[in-house]
Amino acid sequence: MEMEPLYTPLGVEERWQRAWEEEGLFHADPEATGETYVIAIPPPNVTGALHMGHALNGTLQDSLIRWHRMRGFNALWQPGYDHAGIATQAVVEKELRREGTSREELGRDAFVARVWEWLHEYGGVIMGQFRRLGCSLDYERERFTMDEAYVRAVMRFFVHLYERGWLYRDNRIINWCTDCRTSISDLEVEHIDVNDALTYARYPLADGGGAVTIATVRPATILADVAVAVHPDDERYTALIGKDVIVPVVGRTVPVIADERVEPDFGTGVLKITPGHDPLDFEIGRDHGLSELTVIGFDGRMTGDVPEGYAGLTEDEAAERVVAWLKEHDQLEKRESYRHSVGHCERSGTRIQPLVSLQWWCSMDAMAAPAIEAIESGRVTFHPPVHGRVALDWLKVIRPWNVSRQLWWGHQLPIWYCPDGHVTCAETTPAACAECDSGELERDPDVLDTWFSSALWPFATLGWPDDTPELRAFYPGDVNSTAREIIFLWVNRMLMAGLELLGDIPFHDVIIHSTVLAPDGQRMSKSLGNGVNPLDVIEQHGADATRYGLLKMSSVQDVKFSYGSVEEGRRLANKLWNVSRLLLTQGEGVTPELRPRELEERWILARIDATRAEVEADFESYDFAHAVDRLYHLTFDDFCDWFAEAIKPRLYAGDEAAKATALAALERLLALLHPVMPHVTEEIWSHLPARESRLTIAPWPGADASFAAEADSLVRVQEAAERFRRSGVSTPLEGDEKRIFDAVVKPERAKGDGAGRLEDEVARLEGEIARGEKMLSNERFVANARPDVVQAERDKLERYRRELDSIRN
RNA sequence: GGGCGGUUAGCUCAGCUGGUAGAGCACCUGCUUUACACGCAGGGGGUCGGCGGUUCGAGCCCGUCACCGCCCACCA
Repeated sequence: MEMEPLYTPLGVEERWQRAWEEEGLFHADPEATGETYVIAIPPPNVTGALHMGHALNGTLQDSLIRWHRMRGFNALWQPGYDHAGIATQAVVEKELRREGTSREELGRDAFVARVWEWLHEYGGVIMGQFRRLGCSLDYERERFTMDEAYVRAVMRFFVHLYERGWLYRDNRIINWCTDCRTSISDLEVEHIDVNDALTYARYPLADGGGAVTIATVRPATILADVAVAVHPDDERYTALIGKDVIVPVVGRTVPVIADERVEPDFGTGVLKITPGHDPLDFEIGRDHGLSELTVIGFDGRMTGDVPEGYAGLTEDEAAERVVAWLKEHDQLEKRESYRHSVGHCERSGTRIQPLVSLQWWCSMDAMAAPAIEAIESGRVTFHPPVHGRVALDWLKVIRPWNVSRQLWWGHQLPIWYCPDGHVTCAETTPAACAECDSGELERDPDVLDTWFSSALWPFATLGWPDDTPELRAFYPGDVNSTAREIIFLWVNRMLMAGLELLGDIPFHDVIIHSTVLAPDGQRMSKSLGNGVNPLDVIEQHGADATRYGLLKMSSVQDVKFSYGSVEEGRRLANKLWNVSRLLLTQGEGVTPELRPRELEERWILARIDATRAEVEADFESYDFAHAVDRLYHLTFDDFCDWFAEAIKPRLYAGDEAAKATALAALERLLALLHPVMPHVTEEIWSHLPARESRLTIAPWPGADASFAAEADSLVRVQEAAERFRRSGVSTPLEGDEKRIFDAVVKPERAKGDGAGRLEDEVARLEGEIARGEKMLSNERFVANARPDVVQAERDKLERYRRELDSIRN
């Protein structure tokens, strides 16, 4: 046998990854028999590389897929990529900048061609990294959200929504990122605490009767003020309502209005109203019919109708100038430091510039209703459930979705305008305006939010809107496993899109996996340099160990990345490897076959079956950490330390039945471990005699209750061994029990010094007895505790007394 | 500002419907002639974040406080 004592995953793993794929074992055939089991992978960013979150989620999904495949399901794990509009465009633009040019210089068509070029060269590496992790994705079915067929699906979705009347164009305030040069949705805005200055400025009353003081953190926007507002019940200011004030710097006369959204307790209780540059002001402005002045442009610089010297300044420069003006005119009451939460673009980190802009919006209420029903009825279940409640809360107060982005990379809106301003929405380029028949059509330059196309992922990958065998066979799917931060962005929208377009939920279970933090407990980040690259971990410890470790540390909450867990997985792989060496070497030429004759054989088969049932329950409830923990202890404690030790004498004596049974038991153990550690188990499997087929497609061990009664049959021997090792006291054993005891317990391995051991044991038992007696002499305990609990105490006390007697005699 | 989660051995974490606190690592002790020293056996180590309550009995239930983290949010 060419198996080395130290298992080295490197090489072995890559070999099996290639073999499985070449043999087509991951390919799901829509015509195949068997119940389907479908997971669509959260499509990674096409420019991205494997990070720890991908690795955890990949492992978790692969374990489920492999488990179901072994159980005979027609299992499809759908791979593919997301075009990730902003991120991808940013990467290529950065490259252009390095070359001293820009996308504007290139022009739209050339730029898009350039992005494709870039992707062909550098993009799409992550599926190869998922292969390295051992993921059994159906790689032949790789899809990309920019595939021609997928684009058709996106166009169909848009036209569908347009025809429903849910898509509309409106000039509203949006989150503008001056760095990405596009609007972004509320969900892509991250609120971060920043230190600002709160500026108190006096606005003189137009009638000369004094002034009101407002507080603002953005003095530059004073130039766009169109009103000043107070709370209608704020008695300090009721007399002012309806009067006019004069806006500093620009000298504009604006009214004092009353609105309940003004917070009397903040600042002075007077709010300046700038509908063009603040979301709340925008709402108030619309309700009061105020004009929406703009003084900050899409580049973040002062623009439009501003006083001499302001045009072209940054907002901060303009703010300084405004404050200087206030000071000079004695209208600056004070400035104080102020810490508050401000929206930032989560991608670029730039402070969001709220701007009024003409954008496409999608009204979501009608689509949200069925999704709400699906979650409330339990047809869709979140794991852990808390995320379902959060998802529900969001759906119930859903707001219109700004779907247009001012980018070039993505799905261009299927919207055309004619010179008369008519709008035509069509899946393909129309010949003429739908309303006036004009042939001079101009397409809307904007592209769709990336998440607009992601919403279709579970069925556009299967060929929708065409009626394909894949769509018929594999929709609806079963599970979606996702990071917490994209529940709203992605999961909820898939639910809504699936229900709207196909009338059914895309999956019935949503797993929200842990966030993997750096070992120091902070988020992994490039700037902190505390990231752990899963590929490095795989190179060092193997994919199986990495998978085991990730599942072991997975939890319902955030987890710190733990090398210890990976190490544990590595030791498990090595242990399995070595016990297999023993059995394969001893069992050379023997066909694996269950011929259990002895106690320990019936016992290990019972233990394997019991663990099978527990692991199944763990997988069913997506409790991966407990599943791998059970497998670890089954392998180390039960299989290696007890079973293998117990049968050794019989193996060495050439007992054929023992060898055949041990190999058959090993087969079952390998099968149970395979979903978690596919490589080492497949490798060992291939060494089994006359092995033609792959473990990957071998059947999952069926329930086998034939030895269930034996599950506890070794307990007496184990207790005797523990007692002997601890105290040196032998328990009288006979027959099988004595044989196993002698095989497993080596007297020379017992603890040293006999007298000391006995004294310790006596003290321990006396302590236990004292505790038991005290408890049982408590009348209230005996009267109130559950009878079985009281009885258990009595039994234990009895046992301790017997053991103490046997030592003393 | 609202909501959610966490705080258990030196480290990373389990602890089910309340019934004598567990695992892995690390540490200590003892064990190599034929699976594995990446091993086997044993051991030390915890007032379960603080305080109060319910209960015969609380890591677990209730209240409160303190940190840590996450999500949501239009107090300028």
